[in-house]
Amino acid sequence: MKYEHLQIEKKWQDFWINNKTFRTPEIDELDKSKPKYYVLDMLPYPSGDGLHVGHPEGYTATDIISRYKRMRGYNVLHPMGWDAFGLPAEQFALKKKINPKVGVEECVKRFRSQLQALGFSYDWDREVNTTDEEYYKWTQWMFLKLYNSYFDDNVNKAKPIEQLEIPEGLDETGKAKYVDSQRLAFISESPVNWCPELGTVLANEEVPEQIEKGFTVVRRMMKQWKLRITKYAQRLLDDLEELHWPENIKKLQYNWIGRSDGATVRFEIKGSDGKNRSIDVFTTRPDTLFGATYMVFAPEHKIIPEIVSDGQKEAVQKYIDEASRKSDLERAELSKDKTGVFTGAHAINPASGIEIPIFISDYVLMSYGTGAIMSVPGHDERDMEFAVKFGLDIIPVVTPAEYKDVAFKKIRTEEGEIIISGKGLEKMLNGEAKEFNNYCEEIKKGKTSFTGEGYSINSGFLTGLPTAEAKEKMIKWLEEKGIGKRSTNYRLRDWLFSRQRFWGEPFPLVHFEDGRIKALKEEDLPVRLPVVSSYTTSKTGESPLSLIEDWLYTSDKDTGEKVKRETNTMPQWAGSCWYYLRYIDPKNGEIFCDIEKEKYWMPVDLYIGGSEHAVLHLLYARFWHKVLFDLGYLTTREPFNVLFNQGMILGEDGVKMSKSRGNVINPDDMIREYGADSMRMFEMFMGPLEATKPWSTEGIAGLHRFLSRVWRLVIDDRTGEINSKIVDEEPSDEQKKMLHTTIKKMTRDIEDGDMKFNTSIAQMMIFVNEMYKMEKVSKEIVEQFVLLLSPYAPHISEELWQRLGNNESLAYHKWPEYDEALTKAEQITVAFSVNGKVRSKRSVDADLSEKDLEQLAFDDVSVNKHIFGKNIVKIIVVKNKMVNIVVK
RNA sequence: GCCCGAGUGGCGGAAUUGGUAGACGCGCAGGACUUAAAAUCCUGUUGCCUGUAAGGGCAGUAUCGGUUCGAUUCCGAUCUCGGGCACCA
Repeated sequence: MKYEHLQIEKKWQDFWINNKTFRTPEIDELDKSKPKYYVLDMLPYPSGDGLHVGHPEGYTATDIISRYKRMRGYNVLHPMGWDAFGLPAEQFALKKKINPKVGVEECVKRFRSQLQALGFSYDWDREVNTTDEEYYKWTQWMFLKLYNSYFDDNVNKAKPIEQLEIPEGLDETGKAKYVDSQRLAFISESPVNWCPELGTVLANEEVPEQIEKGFTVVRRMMKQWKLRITKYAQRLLDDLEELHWPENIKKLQYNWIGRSDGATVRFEIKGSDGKNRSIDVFTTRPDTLFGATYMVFAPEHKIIPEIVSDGQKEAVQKYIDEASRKSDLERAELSKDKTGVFTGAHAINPASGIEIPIFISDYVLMSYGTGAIMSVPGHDERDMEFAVKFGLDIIPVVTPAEYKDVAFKKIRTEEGEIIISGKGLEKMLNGEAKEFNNYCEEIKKGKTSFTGEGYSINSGFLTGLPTAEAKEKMIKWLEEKGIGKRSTNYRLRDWLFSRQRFWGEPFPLVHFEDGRIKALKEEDLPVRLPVVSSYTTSKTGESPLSLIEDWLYTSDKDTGEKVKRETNTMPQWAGSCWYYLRYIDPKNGEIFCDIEKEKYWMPVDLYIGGSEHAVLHLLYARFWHKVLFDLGYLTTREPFNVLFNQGMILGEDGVKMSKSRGNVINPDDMIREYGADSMRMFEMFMGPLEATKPWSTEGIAGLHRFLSRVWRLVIDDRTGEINSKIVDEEPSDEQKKMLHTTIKKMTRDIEDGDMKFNTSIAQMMIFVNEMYKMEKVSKEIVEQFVLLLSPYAPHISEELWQRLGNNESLAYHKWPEYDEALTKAEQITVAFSVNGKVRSKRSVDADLSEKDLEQLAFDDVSVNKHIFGKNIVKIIVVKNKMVNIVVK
């Protein structure tokens, strides 16, 4: 009987499902003496196109690890589920005029059967779907937790809102307002990325993707729900340290959070009305304060109307109007050419005391820092560009270290040591400081700006100090004078959490007619989506839910008042923020996850997925996890201990797979033709898991050939019986050595965590090639090999295991152990080289002494040829490796 | 512009982290089996030069330079490609 992959794979897939082979027992049934291992895949979005070849890559890797860990005696949790809310399902539904639920159900069915056809060892009893009411009930519950919590800056953690201390002297509305301003989930009028074609706002993170798809994104002010992730910026940064994640992903998150250290500085403003005002700015270079020659405010800054002079009113208003129409993208695209308008107002530089003009310009962002900056054109490229365009003063206040000796001088006087710089020094040096003077001239003329660190010049009490010290001294000075302080800023913004879509989790909130908002109680959950056969978009920017009046209006449970439901829905990220917790306790009706179970299984020991989630999903999930931890629902601070990113699989032409290119490979075809085992093996054999690599259909055929060779090694093709060369005898030394070498290589490859399964497969191929050369092969050896193969190609392994006379599934059979002594070769090839060039090789006994090796090298004919008539300078002998003779 | 990552045969990739470059697979070439083909099995396969042959020589891991007895591996500079961020003060 030939290797019939279709038949064999179906047989074992049915077996595993019917016997619930991979069911992970409930916590009380578990053997707690065994270690636990939680292997997680990033849950897929079940798209209409079905699985693509990229999915099985990561899933095969986690499946290999899961199967290996089971054989190693671990309690393994390896679940799968569906992230099914979101745009694609919704748009499909709108086009087909159906409820998205219908489409999703079909996609899930297809995905599930495709995954089962690959023989993945998921515990299907724990399957979750983010769009199930019983699931999103808890997503809503978590939103309520966020809504009903605040962040206590003193202890740096979230607390229930009841514990919030409310400032005295507020009336009821004032109190309510204050509480609302502290919630982790809050509503705010803010500029959003509005996409007219999709009829929704997008998170900053989602913008590039939609623009790539050809949609337009513009800025628009809207009332939006946000989550206060910025409060967690520092903890998200700090805890990154302890995670075993790829360095590049850590770096990506690090940059995304974007911590900047510096100071806030208060500037007094001389408004045209003569009133006293002041404004804070943030700077990372307080040491350059003496060089601040003008200020720039973001066009959206609230103070502008107060300070603008009558003469400039019109021009300023015009500029503000124009800026408000531009999207962030347009603002960035037009960045090459700086624009701006003088407000007519001035501020006082607190260090130099000089009066400086205030401008507005859209290169200053309202959403970062205080929305206003001090401009130091000499030492910031953007400020320089602006200063040149508007003819503003430029003062060099930092010199590169190379001019240190001529930029300032310490002079002893009767009063002690003083430092001089600037004009006086120039004269004193009498032309000696030519290069330094050139540098200053270049800056003053606006030809260049120096943004690096160096030494302060022209800076009063800072002059002569290196940048780091100057920063410190300035901060101290500001704090003493009470006009500034040390401060930190993050690039991370609060998470825009609402979408004007139908297909998402409804917010558990209602609005009263007077504008009050009320959060529902836990027992009111879930707030179900309306059951409609189809629906349309509103075109106004509101969610389609706003048109479904039966659903929209309801009455308040307590007062019976007529209320309107919140019509926004949550973004797709919401459901995937906590799914890994639901797997642990998927049927629990009391709580999203029992804390005892969480304590046992968390954190995730291995998490594999694509790097496209490096900053979004992985940051959001960490944030939610920390909130739940703070509120006492979890025992772990971080969810994912080890993370690994699989690389992308490109088309056979080496380019990203896409329908338009026609280079998409359908996994179904591959499984039919070559089998799931071949598919799994090939995807692991292509190269290291993290590498981006092109698909090769000839390659998968090669792996099918290998599995056929394995099959024929054990089974006689014609009779279907065990091959006559498999004998029930003690294995030969040669066979033992091959087997133990293979066990060693494969065990190490898995244990080291590098996910380089390609070399393990190569080792299996070497093993099989060797066995083919032998006339007889011990059955014991073959059985051990089948166990080694089983995590990679489980179907053929189970089949061969059974045919070799084993009644039980090998899924929980002990992983083979290796004997180090048996992996050692008796004969080793050593190289003899002269001056580093290999001249000869020779097989010698292993562990031969260095002296003997040296002697053998000198006996060698080729070596002699190359050292003849030369002086021997040095001899290097490396045991079991080589001898190098250095001659002159 | 800034931050990551990577450059090794015709192709995917190995190389115990400073010690025999090219494991394993694909492709290709040759042979065996076959009436023939497929399948299968075996052999060869970095390039150039040289030899009838066994063999021998030279070059070679993006480029240039350095450290070293010895460098794909370490250091410096450059180039190319991929990914991320992008007026964040």
